[in-house]
Amino acid sequence: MWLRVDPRLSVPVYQQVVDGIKAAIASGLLRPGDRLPPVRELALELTINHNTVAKAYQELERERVIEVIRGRGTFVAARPSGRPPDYEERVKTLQDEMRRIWIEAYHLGLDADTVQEMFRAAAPGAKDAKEGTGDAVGRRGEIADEDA
Amino acid sequence: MWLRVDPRLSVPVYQQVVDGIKAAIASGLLRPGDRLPPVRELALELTINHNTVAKAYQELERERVIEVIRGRGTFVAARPSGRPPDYEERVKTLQDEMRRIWIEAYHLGLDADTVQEMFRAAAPGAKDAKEGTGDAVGRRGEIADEDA
DNA sequence: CGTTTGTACTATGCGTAGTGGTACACATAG
DNA sequence: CTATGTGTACCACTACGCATAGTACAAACG
Repeated sequence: MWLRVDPRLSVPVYQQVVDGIKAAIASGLLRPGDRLPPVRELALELTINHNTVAKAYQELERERVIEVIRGRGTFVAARPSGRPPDYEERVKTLQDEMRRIWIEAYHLGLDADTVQEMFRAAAPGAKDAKEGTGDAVGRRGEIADEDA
Repeated sequence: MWLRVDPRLSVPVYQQVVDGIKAAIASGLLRPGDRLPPVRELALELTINHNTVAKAYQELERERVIEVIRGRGTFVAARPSGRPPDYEERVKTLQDEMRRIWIEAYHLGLDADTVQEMFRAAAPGAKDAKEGTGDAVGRRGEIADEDA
């Protein structure tokens, strides 16, 4: 299974589901149009409550990451479709988290270049190549899968 | 005041205090040996409970960021003194957060180069110059002028 | 001694996360 | 039409963390 959750972690289980699915999409494991497991089925596999899965799906739908069709199922949405809701806010949050990382790195005594390198290495592409011209984050390789 | 907290935010107040003080140190606003306000005094200024401030101070002491002397006060510790406790764990957490940022950036439709640039801009040094050889994060020379 | 400081403790309120169970609304297939 | 599969909406309940409030204790210092 491409998803695992751990109730002992401090991050909420439903958030782990959200993050996991987003990661699977960003890495190309899930592609636009792919169908996600039904809430009850996924709940069974993860040994959590179906309400928890539902909460995750609702958050993902709110972020336009998936599309939900009542009675049919949930599907991976067709790409970062335009500007998701709260775009500005989320970018700001991203910047805040970046600053927080730098501060944390400082208190760990990490070298600035090391931090930069760590960040590059954390990218979904996960390669040392530079090549970085203009294509979207993740899935550098077979990026030509716009809609499905 | 170099510290503000907002109880409406989802991040806990005591954590905001921790982060704020760490930021103040990383930016050079607070320097090793500087004395922090007494718990009750800071609690008054921030309009929070003294227990909350105490919790923040305890966390900061656990991370070797400050030093506490009963009856005297709390002081900024003398630099990232060697390896703080949970060093390995915290580095791993840092890497997790970096991956999370990349994933979030992907779903916001951000360009990889843009993300890299955002990250560089979020550094405590906050300049566009490169110069970044080998010195620790933040406080390169004199340049620390970030708010907190 | 008394003051200043951090710490410890108890009690209380509050919000969120998670579970468990049930019921409803919609889509599709027979 | 019914039956099934799907997401959704409730409800009740538990557990935990955050924060407050008040009080008391412990260590340092003059």
